Amino acid sequence: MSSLFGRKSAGNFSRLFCSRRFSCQLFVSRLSFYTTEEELKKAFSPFGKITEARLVQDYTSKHHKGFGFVTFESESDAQKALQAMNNRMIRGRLIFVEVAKPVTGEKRTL
DNA sequence: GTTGAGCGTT
Repeated sequence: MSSLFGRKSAGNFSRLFCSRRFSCQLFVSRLSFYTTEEELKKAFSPFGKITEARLVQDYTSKHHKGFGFVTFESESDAQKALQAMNNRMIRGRLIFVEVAKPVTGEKRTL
């Protein structure tokens, strides 16, 4: 008997997906002041699918504070990029990568 | 061409 469900699925979803937007976020600090979001995203792109990349800066003075956040689509890729890009050199400066802490005040619905 | 530990957002 031929199994109708015995075939391999082309779109394999074996990777872990994070919940909406409160996970898979990486905290990137000690960035060079000349580093942009595209450089950050471009540096973390080969490690996984990035859904969001932001550099924290003042919305009035336009001066960045030197750190940012990178959101990955899969949690496994986020931690893989963490270990891969931690203490890495960008723009001639060493950067720190850590797991971002959850946003306070936002609803965390699973 | 602007400072240096850090967990943030119009």
